[in-house]
Amino acid sequence: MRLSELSARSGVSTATIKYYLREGLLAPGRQLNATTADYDETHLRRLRLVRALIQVGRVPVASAREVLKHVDDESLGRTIRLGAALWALPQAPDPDEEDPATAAAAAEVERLLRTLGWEAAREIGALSPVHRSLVALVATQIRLGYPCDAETMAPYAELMRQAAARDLDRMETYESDTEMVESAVSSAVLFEPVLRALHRLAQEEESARRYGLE
Amino acid sequence: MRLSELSARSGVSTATIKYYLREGLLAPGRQLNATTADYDETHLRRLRLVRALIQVGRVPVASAREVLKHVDDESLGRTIRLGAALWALPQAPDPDEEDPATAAAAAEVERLLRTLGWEAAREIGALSPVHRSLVALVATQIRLGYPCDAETMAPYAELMRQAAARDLDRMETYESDTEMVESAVSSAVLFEPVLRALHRLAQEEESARRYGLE
DNA sequence: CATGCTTGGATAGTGACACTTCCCAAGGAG
DNA sequence: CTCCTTGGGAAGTGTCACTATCCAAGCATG
Repeated sequence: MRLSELSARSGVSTATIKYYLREGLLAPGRQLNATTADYDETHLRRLRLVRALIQVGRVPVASAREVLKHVDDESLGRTIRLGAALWALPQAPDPDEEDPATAAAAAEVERLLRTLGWEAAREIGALSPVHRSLVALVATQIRLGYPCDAETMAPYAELMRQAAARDLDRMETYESDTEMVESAVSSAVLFEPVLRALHRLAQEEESARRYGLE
Repeated sequence: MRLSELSARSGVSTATIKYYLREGLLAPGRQLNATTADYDETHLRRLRLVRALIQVGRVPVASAREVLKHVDDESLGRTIRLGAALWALPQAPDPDEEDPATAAAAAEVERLLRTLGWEAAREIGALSPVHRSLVALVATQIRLGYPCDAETMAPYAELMRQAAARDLDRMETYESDTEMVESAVSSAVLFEPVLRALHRLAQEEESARRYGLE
């Protein structure tokens, strides 16, 4: 497949594909001669994943490169590889240590994890970018005066644990580690928005049921 | 409170506050004379909401203005006002009608809603930006080759419905419509990331339980 | 009264980012 | 031989959220 055909089949302009090649988001094609390169289905698939990361997930090019590097790193074990790829995804900004709300938020998150019995998450703690961004988000809620304590969050966390269990079940259906890690990344950037859309749709449905349509 | 004090208490530079005033995201203070204006706690609170919208929610300034316009529109009824504010929040891009994956996605979403018995959501249908963006997201998943059919989504949708019911319960604790709409907006831009962080944390927890920590 | 501060208002500039345009030299096709 | 396509790289574009600078008008202090 030539560059132009890759462009036609993906709907991405040749200039943009060349940009992705330059940025290392896409492996170069097999060079046939000085002016021709051959691309295959794996390039098309990767290109679509890159588009999903950048356009749907709004992942900056530099972060996307990091994520894909881990996805392609076959020297890592399954768990590490998965964690590395997901942790490279951009999170909410890190908490402001100065802010007193941050301390309160950290305490609340700790209390939440204890209540839930999430020992592994407590153990990983602030090492995890996810944990840090959760603290930062709770701190923002507190600063704005919205209640965001362990009691409020616990039922939501329990729902998310059920979702996560289902996520991992789905993930286990993949044969190769590469496929699995790729699906986990796409799940994080593509399925999370689906989940959010379902959430908002559910709000509309529930609101319409309670208060009527008009 | 002077501009400088508003800046000090919010941690937002005076230049940025002036920018927000110019962009109409923040109501002008009470003008004491040609060179002095007085701001109060409501300005501080609104400023923090604006920051949350823009920095955490990554809402473009123009959209934030739309959202806040609806939040402040006391002439609207509660339900309309809420819907208007939430629909003004940026969604995933609209579906590409040309794409055959879009048709498949629309059918799948329709099937999902029928399965779940979400009659109101079906009735509103493509009028809702949320519905349209869900179709676009499912289309992207399909195009990438990940299964995203009604059967896959249904259990997640059910979880989200439970979350939505809880959301509305929380919302009903607010007295005034303005407070309620404001909390709904902040819930959409701030609590959704919390939910997402909980989701990823739950994935880490569940993954650690299944496959160990290292 | 002089000095130095803050304020509101306006304009232009900045930096990040995701492209996109332009140009070139090397092939290959007719 | 000529025209078109290809890959590759440098430079430009558009957007966006600020940010820097300037200005004239107060107000506060010595």
